[in-house]
Amino acid sequence: MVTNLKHKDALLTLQKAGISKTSQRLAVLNILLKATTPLSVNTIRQSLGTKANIDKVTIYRILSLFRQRGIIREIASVGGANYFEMATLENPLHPHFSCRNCGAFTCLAPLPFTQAPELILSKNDYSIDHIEINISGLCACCRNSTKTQKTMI
Amino acid sequence: MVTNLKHKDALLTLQKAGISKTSQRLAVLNILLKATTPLSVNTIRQSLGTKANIDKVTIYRILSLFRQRGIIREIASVGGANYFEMATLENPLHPHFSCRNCGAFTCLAPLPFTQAPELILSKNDYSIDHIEINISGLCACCRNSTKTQKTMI
DNA sequence: ATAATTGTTGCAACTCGGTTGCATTTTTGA
DNA sequence: TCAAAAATGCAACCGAGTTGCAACAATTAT
Ligand SMILES: [Mn+2]
Ligand SMILES: [Mn+2]
Ligand SMILES: [Zn+2]
Ligand SMILES: [Zn+2]
Repeated sequence: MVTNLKHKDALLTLQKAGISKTSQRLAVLNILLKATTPLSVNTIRQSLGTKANIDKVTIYRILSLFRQRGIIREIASVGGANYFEMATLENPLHPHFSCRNCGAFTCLAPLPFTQAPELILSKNDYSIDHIEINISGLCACCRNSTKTQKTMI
Repeated sequence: MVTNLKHKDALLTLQKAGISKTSQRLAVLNILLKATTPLSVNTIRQSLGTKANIDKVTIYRILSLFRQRGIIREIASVGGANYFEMATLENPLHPHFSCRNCGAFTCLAPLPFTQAPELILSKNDYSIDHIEINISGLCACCRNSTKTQKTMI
């Protein structure tokens, strides 16, 4: 869903977030920028290929940093692996569809909640067996103890 | 959110699903029946305690069977562990809140989509940093190949 | 009643996603 | 250019979940 993005966007993203630019971070960011679906770490590693042989620990650390700075979103899956996608203004928060059979993740159009029922019913090319709505953040009892980490919806 | 449930409900649930009753399945089911939040496998194991020492593999197999038969729902989390809750008529599909700090899962009230924005804004005892809406099922290409497994929303 | 079959459990070993500690390399900034 | 700080790579580790197989329990056939 992220379109019309050029190579220079990766550098801009990093320096706007106040993150030092390294070849590894730029490589990972470029893959996320041109992706049209959320990516797992394994997919990112495969996309990097042998040309840029980045250690998996480095990838996890980069993704963790990007998520903390609000550059990317992290999406959970019942399969255990997490998925990542850009969290830009052009790519606002939206539902996802994951196939029970092949595990493929696809992005659904962002929509106001009031339009949700119609969208779900109109998606007759999917067979829906589970709708998951998870809201995460800080609960009341934890809110007072931790005063760090800004909200990044 | 499951209330007014007695010991006999576990047996009824099993025989209604056409599943043979064993002491292990009844023990796991009773824990899920009296739970007020989604439970992880570890929490279930701790609840079972030493009185009914069930192997973790057995618990996973029981939960997998229950999910296939539509007895329980499975909820993904970014932490890696999955959570389980009853999927009864009295406990319809609903959003969940998971705390970024302590990881606690709580059930939110089931609601039509049109009421979602108000609910989220009214929940000022939580600090929301992520709303996740995941729809899972079969994609178009997989729908034709696999004709098994009924829908269990 | 007994034997054969089927289904369920337990144990061990394993896979896979992700993390931690530490030494080495790279980036930054004076 | 050079030192301090940050980032990477490697190895070893951890936790969630799975697989294979033997032991056990419950059904069914003889
Ligand atoms: Mn998406
Ligand atoms: Mn719930
Ligand atoms: Zn598919
Ligand atoms: Zn909390």
